[in-house]
Amino acid sequence: MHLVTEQPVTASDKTFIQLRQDIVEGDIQSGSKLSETELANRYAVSRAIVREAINRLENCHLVERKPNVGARVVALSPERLVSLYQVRESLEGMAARLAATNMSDDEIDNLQALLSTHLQTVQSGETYYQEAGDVDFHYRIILGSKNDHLISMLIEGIYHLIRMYRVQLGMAGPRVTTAFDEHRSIAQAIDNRDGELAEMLMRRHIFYTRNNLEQKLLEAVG
Amino acid sequence: MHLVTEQPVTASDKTFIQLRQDIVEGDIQSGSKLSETELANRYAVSRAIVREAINRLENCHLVERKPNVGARVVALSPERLVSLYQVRESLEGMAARLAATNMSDDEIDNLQALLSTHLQTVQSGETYYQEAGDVDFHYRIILGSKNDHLISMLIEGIYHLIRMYRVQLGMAGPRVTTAFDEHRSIAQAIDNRDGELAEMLMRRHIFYTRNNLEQKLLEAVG
DNA sequence: GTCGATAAAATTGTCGACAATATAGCCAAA
DNA sequence: TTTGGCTATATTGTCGACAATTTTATCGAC
Repeated sequence: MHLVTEQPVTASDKTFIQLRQDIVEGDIQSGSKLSETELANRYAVSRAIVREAINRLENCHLVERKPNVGARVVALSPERLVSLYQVRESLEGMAARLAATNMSDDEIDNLQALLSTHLQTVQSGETYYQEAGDVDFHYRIILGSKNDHLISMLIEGIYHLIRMYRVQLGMAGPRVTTAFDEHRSIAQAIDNRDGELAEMLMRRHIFYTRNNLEQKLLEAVG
Repeated sequence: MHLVTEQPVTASDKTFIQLRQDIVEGDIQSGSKLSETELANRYAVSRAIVREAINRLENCHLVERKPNVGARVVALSPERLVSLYQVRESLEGMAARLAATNMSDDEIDNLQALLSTHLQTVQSGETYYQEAGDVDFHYRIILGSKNDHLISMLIEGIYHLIRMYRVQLGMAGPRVTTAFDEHRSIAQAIDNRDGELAEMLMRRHIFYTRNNLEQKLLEAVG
């Protein structure tokens, strides 16, 4: 049981995924310019491939493009973080509410099982949970909403930008344990088919996360 | 005072906008296949331009593309309408709430003025209001939220798909007058800086609209 | 007549070259 | 020294041709 793997079939797919990873993980610095020729050399593909990849990244809000000028990796800023997390709070809150209705019993069992393994990981002090585990939890609830547009907007739309903030600001410290408890409450509300509560808990959870990230960002930037 | 005009600078922009319009207005039938070569001839541009336009349309959820197979215009269905409007209700509800806080006094005055002209148009029995007028009203509130991500997701993301349902199903009948009253209530709540009420009224307004469209869609399809 | 394999046609994916635009550097005039 | 415009350079936008893949058509076996 793991993250959904998007299967790259075309060269453009592979480049898109690679480039996205390099941006999210900070190998390509936030705010830097994306030269089509340079990237074409770097990934050993034609410029057309790179162009298409960049276009797709624009929809994920990971790069910004100006006609006849070029594309830049987005800059992380407190203002953008807030506006992003406002949207996230609304959409994932909705996802949690819908998931409480639309997830199958099996899916909920699997969600609970996932949390059990997370508990062990947290207790063992591993770092796994910080990124992949959290993403996986949210991922499943989003998919559990069974709302295609919602799923698309979150996963293809803003999820990797959210990851970018998390990865580049780091998610360590006491927040990890707290977040795990919040996850468990949310899962329990879904298990009880209590959509309203699930939404409220999810919104609150995301709000806390935002405050945590915002603080780190302010420390980092000044 | 009218809709924000996106300024097309490149040939790709123009083709994108033209193709989008042809899809939204039904000149290219919903569900039909988009042949790159055919469209290249039709719009007198190269295939590369058409490809880029189609890629952009995919992000608006107006076409679906399969690797090595091609792109099709999305099919309108009651299920998709519901999932789309669920998202819309959440996002535009949020927009209304934020707009109540973030719109300037001048912007609110302009919004009220817009409604006055709409009133005249409705009373005179013109059809103007059905499409452009309504879009313009929502448009301004979305922009009034001042949340860049929200604005982008709504306007570049799903707005033209919403328009597609409205245009192709038609928005006539008694709903027009009712909707106008709902618009006025929303504007008043924003004027009073009452974000919670604005959100609630907006959500309800969109919910009504959805029911109206769903009914028409069921009549049309069977 | 149906089914499966094979070959032909059509469509999408990819590439390198050229055109158009923006950027950087240079020179001259104030 | 600074400013303005011009030239040279670099980067993006666009195109047509070729490669890879899918779809359609053809044919033979059962």
